[in-house]
Amino acid sequence: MRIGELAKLTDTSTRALRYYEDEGLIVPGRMPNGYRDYDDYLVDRVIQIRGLIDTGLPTRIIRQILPCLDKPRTIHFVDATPEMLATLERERDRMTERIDFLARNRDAIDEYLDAVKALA
DNA sequence: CTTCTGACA
DNA sequence: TGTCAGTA
Repeated sequence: MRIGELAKLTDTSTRALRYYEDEGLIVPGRMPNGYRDYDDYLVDRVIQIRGLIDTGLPTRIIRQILPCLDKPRTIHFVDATPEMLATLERERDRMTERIDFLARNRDAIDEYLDAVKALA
């Protein structure tokens, strides 16, 4: 599929899609007319990349750990270097911190909402 | 009409 | 990241 369709399917701008390519996160093919050609499996991959970015992960890290996340059950355990495991653990912990941070703000908003509703 | 690359009053 | 230009 062309970039426009993938953009719609993943709710991503074509600008971002080309950016991900520059960062080495995805590798689309090329059609005879020069247009980028994306395989269907890239829909899920782009969605996952967006999730990782929302998490706050820099594209450099995503590029490094994406192959592991692709198929955790296959031969990737073999080439799992200690450095890789270290970054994965570090990023997992950062995610946990972020989740806690988000949870606090959610609770604060929740309390505010309850207070307002109590008056109304 | 859609996409491409490069660039930023 | 948006967006405009000038093409293919």
